[in-house]
Amino acid sequence: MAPRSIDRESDLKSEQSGPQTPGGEAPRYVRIQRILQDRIAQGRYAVGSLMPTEIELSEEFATSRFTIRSALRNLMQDGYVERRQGMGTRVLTANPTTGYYQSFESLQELFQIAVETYLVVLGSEDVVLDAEIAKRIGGDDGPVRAGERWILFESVRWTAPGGRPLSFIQSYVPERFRDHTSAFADHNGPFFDLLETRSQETIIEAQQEIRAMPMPQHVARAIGLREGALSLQLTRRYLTARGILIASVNWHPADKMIYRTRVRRRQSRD
Amino acid sequence: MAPRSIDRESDLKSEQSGPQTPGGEAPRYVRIQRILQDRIAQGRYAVGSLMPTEIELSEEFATSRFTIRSALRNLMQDGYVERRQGMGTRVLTANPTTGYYQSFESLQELFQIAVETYLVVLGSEDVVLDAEIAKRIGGDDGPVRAGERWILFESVRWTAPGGRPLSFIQSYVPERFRDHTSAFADHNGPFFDLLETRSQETIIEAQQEIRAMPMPQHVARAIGLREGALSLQLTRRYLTARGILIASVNWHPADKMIYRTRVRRRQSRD
DNA sequence: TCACCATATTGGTCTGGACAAATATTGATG
DNA sequence: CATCAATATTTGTCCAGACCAATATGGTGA
Repeated sequence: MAPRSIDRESDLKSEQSGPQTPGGEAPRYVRIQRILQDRIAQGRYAVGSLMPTEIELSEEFATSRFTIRSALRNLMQDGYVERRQGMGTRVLTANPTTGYYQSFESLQELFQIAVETYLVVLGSEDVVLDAEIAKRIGGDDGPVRAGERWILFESVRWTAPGGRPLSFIQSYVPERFRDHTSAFADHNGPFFDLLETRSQETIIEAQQEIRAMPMPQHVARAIGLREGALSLQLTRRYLTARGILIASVNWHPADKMIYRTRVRRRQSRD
Repeated sequence: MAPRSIDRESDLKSEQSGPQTPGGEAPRYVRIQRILQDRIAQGRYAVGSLMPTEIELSEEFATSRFTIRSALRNLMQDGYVERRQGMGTRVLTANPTTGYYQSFESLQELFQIAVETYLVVLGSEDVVLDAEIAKRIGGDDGPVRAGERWILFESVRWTAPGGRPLSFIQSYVPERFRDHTSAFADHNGPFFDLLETRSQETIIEAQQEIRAMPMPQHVARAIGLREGALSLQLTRRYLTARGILIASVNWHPADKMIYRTRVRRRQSRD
């Protein structure tokens, strides 16, 4: 059996008193958890080594195995240690990555696609990709090659029927989804949503690129702006296990669009 | 006390056998957890209502309170229920958010701040915020008011000493951190990092806004472009428990900057 | 030497019980 | 009717003990 850090000194005042005297502060398993955490931080329990066993710890802290297990369970959930039956409790790291995260219920939420808007499909055509468009659709190292045939939809999103134009959208769909595109004309929500449902392929990843650029002529004309007007361009790719489900390029008038992100530190539970 | 869903039917084969017969499959608390999960999904335990108490469940499943608690703890960790001492176990949702997520080790990673670049501080001055700047710094409903005094740093980030300019940066720092700003001039990394370390305040949230806009004259001049050149403007706010740690506004030449995001679907644990 | 098996170790599951602490309910009181 | 105190309810913490399942170890035999 692998060597094990042995430690018998007691950091916890023994508190001769009855079973659950809280000592005025945190419960016992929390205090023990903190002590163990400190020992890991100070290197007393080296990263990669095995910690004392539950029995040893319960003897050291003069407590039950139950209480030690509660402390160790929290350490495990916080990413400090790994526990394996028959093997023991191994120290993984002294600085568990808390990090930051951003999470969403849906991709609509992520991409801040307003639901209360109206989509008008201008038309669609088959296109053969040139090198630039292929790169735009597939990303820098994507699987999309120049010369492939894709279906291009162009549409405009409005605040309301007869309201203000919000954005111009080009959507590129692989040929294998041709049968599913008939529903695009009547659809108001984002196409990726419709396509994910109808194709039965689950989106596992989404990518987005944001650029500032002047609006090309035919884009500007479609939403009633002059050529070269300032725009925020959002390129999005939706990937399934089988490849790209759909890619879109959105132009927003610069003065009407702000893209917002908010991330929080992952809670570290103590 | 609030009404409580009562349920006495047993879904678990009673397995007369000894204490820990695993029955060939998952441990008992896992099977009970799944049953409870199903009941929530089927609406038998309505969202918003209280589940049966631990005692009731332990009677129904003919098991100990310990086992029920293990099952309920998992349900809580998965976001199905909320538990409060003295109140009970309340059903939160039947569809805990699987959703999408994006996570980072550090905020540098999130904001794609290149490490291999060089920062030159042009200067700093005390400023009294006007309404527009206050809103820019604090956000739409932020705690920052016009008339407050902040410290403004202006700097330029370069590819290399004597290389190409990458971006122009304005950093707004609250007056209470004045003592820590002396180190800004010699610092090459992002200021929020330095400030977080020195001020001992932990960043709990970061916000970012992306706009496309023409470059103001003095910004353009600082990085050698003509006034009105297209730029991608990134406004970032770093928040601690005590308020805003630092806010910055970054201007990037439009043709040199693409902001990329990638998110993955969250793995669903079961 | 290598493969295999018995054995010890160690965390995983579970019982049954006890008291503490937080919350809700009820009843008394003004 | 409103307020406060007493009481009941419910989850939180903790104990002592038991057996199970997974892993590591050491010895045995081919």
